[in-house]
Amino acid sequence: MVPTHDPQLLKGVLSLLLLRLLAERESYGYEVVQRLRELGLSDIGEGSVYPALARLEREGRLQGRLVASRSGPARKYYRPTPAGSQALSEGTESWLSLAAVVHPVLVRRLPDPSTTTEDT
Amino acid sequence: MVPTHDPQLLKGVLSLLLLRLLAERESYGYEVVQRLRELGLSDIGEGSVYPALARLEREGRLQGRLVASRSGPARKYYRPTPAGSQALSEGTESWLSLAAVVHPVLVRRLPDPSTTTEDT
DNA sequence: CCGAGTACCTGGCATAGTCAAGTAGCAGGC
DNA sequence: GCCTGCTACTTGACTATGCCAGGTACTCGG
Repeated sequence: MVPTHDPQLLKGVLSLLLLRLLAERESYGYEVVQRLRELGLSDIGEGSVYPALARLEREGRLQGRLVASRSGPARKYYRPTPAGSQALSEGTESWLSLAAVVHPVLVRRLPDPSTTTEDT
Repeated sequence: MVPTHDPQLLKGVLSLLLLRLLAERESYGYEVVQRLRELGLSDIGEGSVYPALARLEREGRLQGRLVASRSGPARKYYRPTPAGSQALSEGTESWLSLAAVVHPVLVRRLPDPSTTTEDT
């Protein structure tokens, strides 16, 4: 399987997923990458996640804290701030309403031009 | 209703919608904007659509032709090329599989921290 | 000491939607 | 004839964000 993954489609959705996953359970970046992969986003990379986490923290939507680890460098655990929770619910609404528009359009049957436009 | 529209969420989806709408029925840019608005994408602007159409044509996914109009300047009607149809079905698949990951995550119930993590 | 796994960060790049402004054809009112 | 407004398309500059490549650094086993 090579194809199916248009980077553009992830735009905006990634931060939403991060907020969501971290609302469900506090995690650190490296682990978040693994959780995303388990969800099916197999080709997500650290280079996408770390910057996104940093940005969300910078914007005050996530709060991070360092925790020493015995199996490597310190981990930076994140959880949403109140602003983050609000961003999550607003973003979720945005996504759902967009999907509610897009989905039906994409799945409705295409009129077959060869059978329907004989009169054009 | 003011808020709900994160521009980033549209990334990639817009071209998909364009390909789809034009596969259903040949249109020109101005009309496509109206069709998108009718679908519910009320704050889509011409400045988003025209460049997207131009890009799709440049990439060989749309073919355009000029048609004179009696109510203004010539209209440029677009329809998908074979490459465009293929892009449409691949893109649709991408979108559906992304949505299949994102949707369940976003709608599953959030564990309420105040009732579940009293021991933290 | 070295390699591998864990863990994080950064700079530079490419993509694509948005805004604002401009160009132009056409119709109706005055 | 001119002005206004709608139709219709184009473009440049800006911005947001995901991605790639590379770098740092800690721990452990050999």
